[in-house]
Amino acid sequence: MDFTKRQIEIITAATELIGEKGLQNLTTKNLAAKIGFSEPALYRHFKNKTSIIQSVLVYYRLQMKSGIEKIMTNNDLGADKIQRLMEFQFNHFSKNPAVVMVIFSETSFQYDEQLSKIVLSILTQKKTLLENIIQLGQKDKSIRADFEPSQLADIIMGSMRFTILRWRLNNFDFNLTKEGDKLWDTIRKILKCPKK
Amino acid sequence: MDFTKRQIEIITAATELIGEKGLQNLTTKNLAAKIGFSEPALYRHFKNKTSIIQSVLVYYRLQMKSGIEKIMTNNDLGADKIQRLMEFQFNHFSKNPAVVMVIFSETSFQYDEQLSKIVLSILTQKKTLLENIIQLGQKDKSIRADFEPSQLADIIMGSMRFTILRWRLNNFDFNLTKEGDKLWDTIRKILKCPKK
DNA sequence: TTATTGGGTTAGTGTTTACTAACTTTAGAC
DNA sequence: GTCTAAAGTTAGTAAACACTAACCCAATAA
Repeated sequence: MDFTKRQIEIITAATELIGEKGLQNLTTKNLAAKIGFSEPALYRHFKNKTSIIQSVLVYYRLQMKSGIEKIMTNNDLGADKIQRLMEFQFNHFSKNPAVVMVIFSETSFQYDEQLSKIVLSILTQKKTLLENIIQLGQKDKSIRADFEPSQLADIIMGSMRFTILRWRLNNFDFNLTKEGDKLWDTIRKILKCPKK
Repeated sequence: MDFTKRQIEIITAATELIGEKGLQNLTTKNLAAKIGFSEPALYRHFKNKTSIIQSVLVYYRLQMKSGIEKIMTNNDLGADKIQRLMEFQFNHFSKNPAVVMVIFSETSFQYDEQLSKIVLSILTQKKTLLENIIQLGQKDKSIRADFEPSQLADIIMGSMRFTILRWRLNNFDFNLTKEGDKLWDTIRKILKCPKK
């Protein structure tokens, strides 16, 4: 799935619009205005609005994937990988608040089967990855082994998402990376082996 | 905030519509069709569409509150209260899948300040309650005391929400209460004191 | 008996939406 | 230098939207 420069411009503008006021702010009119083109110009680059939204999601999935793969390919312990993963995510959202809105628009995409498949794939992709890291950590003894990886993954992803949601509902006005560090501190304690 | 019978009918129908295909499925046309009335009849009971959505949220907050208050007023240990709270929530969503969509439509409400205030109040209400329970549990020694209540609350609420989100994205086709039990099992382990 | 009011109706309005038809300009290949 | 195609333009359209005007009717209270 390759995008042209113009397509990426449009995707970025669309992401910003969603970031500002949610999905219902993404109209062809607003989008055209933001880029500085006329509305019909959009249709030279995308066949319709759905395919723009779809591309926003796919583009995000791509960014995430490449960012995350770097973390996977070094030789850290499992627990350290999780720390890096959390840092990366919180940092990424901190710098791109607009993306947060996109990620939290799952319900808005529900009406379209194509879109909700992509959303599900993003989530599944991340969770599978996290489960793998956890298994790794359980082998290298940096993570206690008496938890199911799938359960831990739910807890880690869930608490991250919740922290980000709180950030958004509070109009982005606390320091997300700081809050992320605090969360990691707690999760680290949870992951550690219980034998004192 | 009292509702008439008709208003509750409309609120219920609106909830179902949102449950089926998200907020953008809630149009005056669909809503009227679902109730069996004409569109203008809606305006005899609500002044506009926003106030319908607002009532959906307020009505849900009311239901939640009364359900949760029962849990607070018995003499369980803190940890047991959390178990009951989780059971109640998962059970409630299990029986009312439509409500799930409403709860996960935060981003869609963002454009309206009134609505996002209500959403925030629902979330804050639940989190504060949970923090209180955790403090209680830390005093009665059923919950380990070396965690910040606020952090634990994030983790518990986040993982619950995430489980529910997964359920929805998978078209409600796994057993939510069972999955909730599994989650509780893990959380119980986390809450227990570490001294072997 | 009559007046009022709550709650329904039909018919319609202005606005916004995604999208198209048809034309023009620009840029590079030959 | 001309041809072609990509990528822009203006002007418009049908459909969907939230909402209103105006009317009707039945129950009830004076």
